Amino acid sequence: MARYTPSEIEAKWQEAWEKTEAFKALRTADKPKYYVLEMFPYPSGRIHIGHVRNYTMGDVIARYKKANGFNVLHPMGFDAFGMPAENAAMASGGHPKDWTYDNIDDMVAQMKPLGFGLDWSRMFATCDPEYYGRQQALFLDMLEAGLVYRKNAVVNWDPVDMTVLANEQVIDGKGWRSGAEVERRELTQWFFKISDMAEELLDAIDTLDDWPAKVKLMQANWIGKSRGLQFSFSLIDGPEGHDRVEVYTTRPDTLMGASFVGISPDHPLAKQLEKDNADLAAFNAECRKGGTTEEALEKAEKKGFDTGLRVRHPFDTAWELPVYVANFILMDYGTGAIFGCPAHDQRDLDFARKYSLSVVSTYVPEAGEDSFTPPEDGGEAYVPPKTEKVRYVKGFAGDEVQTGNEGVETAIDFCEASGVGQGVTKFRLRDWGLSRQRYWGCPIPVVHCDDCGVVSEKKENLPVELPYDEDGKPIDFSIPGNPLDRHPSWRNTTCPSCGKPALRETDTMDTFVDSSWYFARFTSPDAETPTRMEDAEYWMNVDQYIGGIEHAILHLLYSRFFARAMHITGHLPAKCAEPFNALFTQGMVTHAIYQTKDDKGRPVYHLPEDVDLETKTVKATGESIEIVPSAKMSKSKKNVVDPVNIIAEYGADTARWFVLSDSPPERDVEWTAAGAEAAYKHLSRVWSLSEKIADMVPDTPGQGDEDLLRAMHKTIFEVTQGVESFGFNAAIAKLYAFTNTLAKSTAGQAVKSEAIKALAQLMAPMTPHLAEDIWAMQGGDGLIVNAPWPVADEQFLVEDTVTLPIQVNGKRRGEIEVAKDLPKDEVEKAALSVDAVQRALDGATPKKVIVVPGRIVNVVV
RNA sequence: GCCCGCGUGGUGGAAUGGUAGACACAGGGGACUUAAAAUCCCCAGGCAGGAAUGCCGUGCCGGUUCGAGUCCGGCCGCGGGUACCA
Repeated sequence: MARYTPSEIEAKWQEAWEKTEAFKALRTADKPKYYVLEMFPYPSGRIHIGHVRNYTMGDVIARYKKANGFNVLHPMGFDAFGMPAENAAMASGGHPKDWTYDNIDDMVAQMKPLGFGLDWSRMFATCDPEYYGRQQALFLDMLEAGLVYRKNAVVNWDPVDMTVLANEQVIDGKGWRSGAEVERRELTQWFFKISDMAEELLDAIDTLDDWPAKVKLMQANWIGKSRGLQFSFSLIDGPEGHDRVEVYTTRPDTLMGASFVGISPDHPLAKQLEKDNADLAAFNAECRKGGTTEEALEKAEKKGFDTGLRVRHPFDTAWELPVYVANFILMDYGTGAIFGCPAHDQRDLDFARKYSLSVVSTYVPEAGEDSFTPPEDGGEAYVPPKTEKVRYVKGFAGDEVQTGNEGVETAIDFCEASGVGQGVTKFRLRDWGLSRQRYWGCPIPVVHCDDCGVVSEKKENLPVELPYDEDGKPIDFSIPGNPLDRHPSWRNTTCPSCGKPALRETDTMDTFVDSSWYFARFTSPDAETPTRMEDAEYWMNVDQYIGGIEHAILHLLYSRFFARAMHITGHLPAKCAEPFNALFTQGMVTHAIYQTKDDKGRPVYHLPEDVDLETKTVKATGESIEIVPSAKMSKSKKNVVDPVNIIAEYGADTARWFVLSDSPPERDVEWTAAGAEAAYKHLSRVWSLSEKIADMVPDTPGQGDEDLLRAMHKTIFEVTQGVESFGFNAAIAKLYAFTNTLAKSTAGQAVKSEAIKALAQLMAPMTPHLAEDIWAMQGGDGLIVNAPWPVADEQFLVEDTVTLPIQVNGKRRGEIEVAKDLPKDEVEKAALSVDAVQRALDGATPKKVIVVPGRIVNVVV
């Protein structure tokens, strides 16, 4: 008997697909199009089992849509700029470019054997000059359209290495290499005006019907529209040029509970005051230490400095409040100044208690709750949801009892009417800083000229290419900082406007720029311009986008912005404003960690192949291991599973089948070697089953043809539904069940052959090589990859009888089988006559009998 | 800190507000075999019981409902994001 040998059949069918160009994306008038895209990978050098899962899901959709008569675009590329390439060059010499392209070659070589239905002819990497040159053209068009500008912004500055650090390079406020305390420093940087589109990006979220609700919610919260009051406190004896402090508040209804004014250490007033106040200067300098992340700022201990200045309350000129500089107030949000109301904000309360400031409640729970302790008396800050009704004890506008939202609105109206301030709508979303002081990124194509200022490079001079060498010598990456800064032959150029000597911009672009339009470039990867309209018109939008939840906010929001910007600059049609029609976010692949402890109690990690799971010991030393289940795969914890080994041992179809089975795609999946083994066994079984059926004498009669057909059509229906709804794991469970049914069936040869062909077709998107082999064995027409998707025959789906569970007071006590359309009162009678139900009733008379047709009967006593 | 998720047997997980544990893995029992591997069949949430069956059970506490894994409120734990990781 022959055996299932993936190594042979997988190579064979991949060759057949390649020969027939089965996955080449073609524009033809006779078919609708379908664009399926997985978030492209960073070329780390090794594919990861998580990639296999991501691309397999996309491939299932792509092959399924092809079978349903679509022209499918399913491309692949690489998000190839970024820090790891420079880090590698720093750590072990070499050049980021060589490192990156070598990694891409390696990853393609690892991906090809998986048999993904990709149009490889469209592949590109974002570090290809053909790609980033067009990105530079796009940048210049955006600059011209007023979507780009320069302003100062803070970066993490390492004072020892004299370089800018990424947030992940700041560990506990210190530089990762130098260990020096990081400072926040201001630089002039390039920005995209994404905040101009805040309202539009927020409103359009409602049109994204096929996006996960959680992603839409996260984006809406990130954009953060708020309604508040902007007004000023007049400053008593302020320094020259400062007679008031402008504040923004989303809680003007708490104005009568104000106890202090806080300003950011970067506020103009704070900067003015520190000139004559060494203590304040020291305090501000201390505040400017540490990283720039929101997390670091929020978690830092809340500290303040009393400036000694005082302001007048806008409603009562006799009421004075102290002005503090506080480290938790951001210059970037609002006006960089706030008033603190300790009674209704825990952070302000902590601050007030620390500096002995007054605490005054402006509202209390509507109905006096016994358990309520006002913050004045040592309780927590009272912060109910804004939708909840509260009783204003120090209100000044609107009803005494109203919701927080009503309180805010009436307070704004009152303040506007009395000339105290204006109602203002603000967004949390900040403009997108794209400048990076690094080498391995897309150069920003502008020139700095002493006479002409900042001048765009001419489009015919694009791409502004990254220099590979420096005066004939390899660029030295061992020195911290941006090599472009110290590269005279590259940096010195002539002004495109006046022709005089000038300097190139040495900042490169954030890699999020690269990934914000690659999906559009895939529609015409060889175009001279960023996109070609007729291709974009045909292939856009992406019908199904698949990627990790970690990109829920930034990548997706930036792409939405770019799609709009590309329309404004004439690179995309208007219909592409929202470029991703449907989004699916898949979970991570996790794996157990095997660890021991060293003599100091620190964990030591071991590779899965180095441990014996039977005895739970390290093979080499015999030490017993501790097993930490389900941890995110990470190289440092040595729990990364390399799919290459799995493919070598079991074949691509097994790897594909396993990553789809068991776990719902949106959830994290635990990789276990036993699971892969089981998947392989099952595929072998299906293959053998096909061989047995192929060996049957044609037209051999049997019993149960109708039952098998019934099961087959039901499976076609359920699997189709599963694939449509990303229920791959559920679809696979149905395929298991149908395989069991088919294996046990005594039906005739003709029906069995029909059934195994249907099974192969249903499995084809998941295990395409095995499916082709079975199809060929059963004499199927052509390649299965070109066969139309099977359709379930309705007449086999209807059932005549139905099993109804019977509950008594919500507890299941028995069941009855009845005709599907039996009237309710008959069902009720049948249900009550069941022995177990009578026993459970124990003589009691039912008060009510609830009959849910086709579902359940509940007898209420 | 803030925003968003997730939590079901020994394990992965299934379940339009309607029989909790489908389908698998690991495990136990059996068949085949000189034997093993492979394959096939059966059992299997926990507790009690020979069984029939009963009670308990979807992280914890409470609520809505005839009925809650599912909806609502409050906790606990884990994960993602937090604007220079990609």
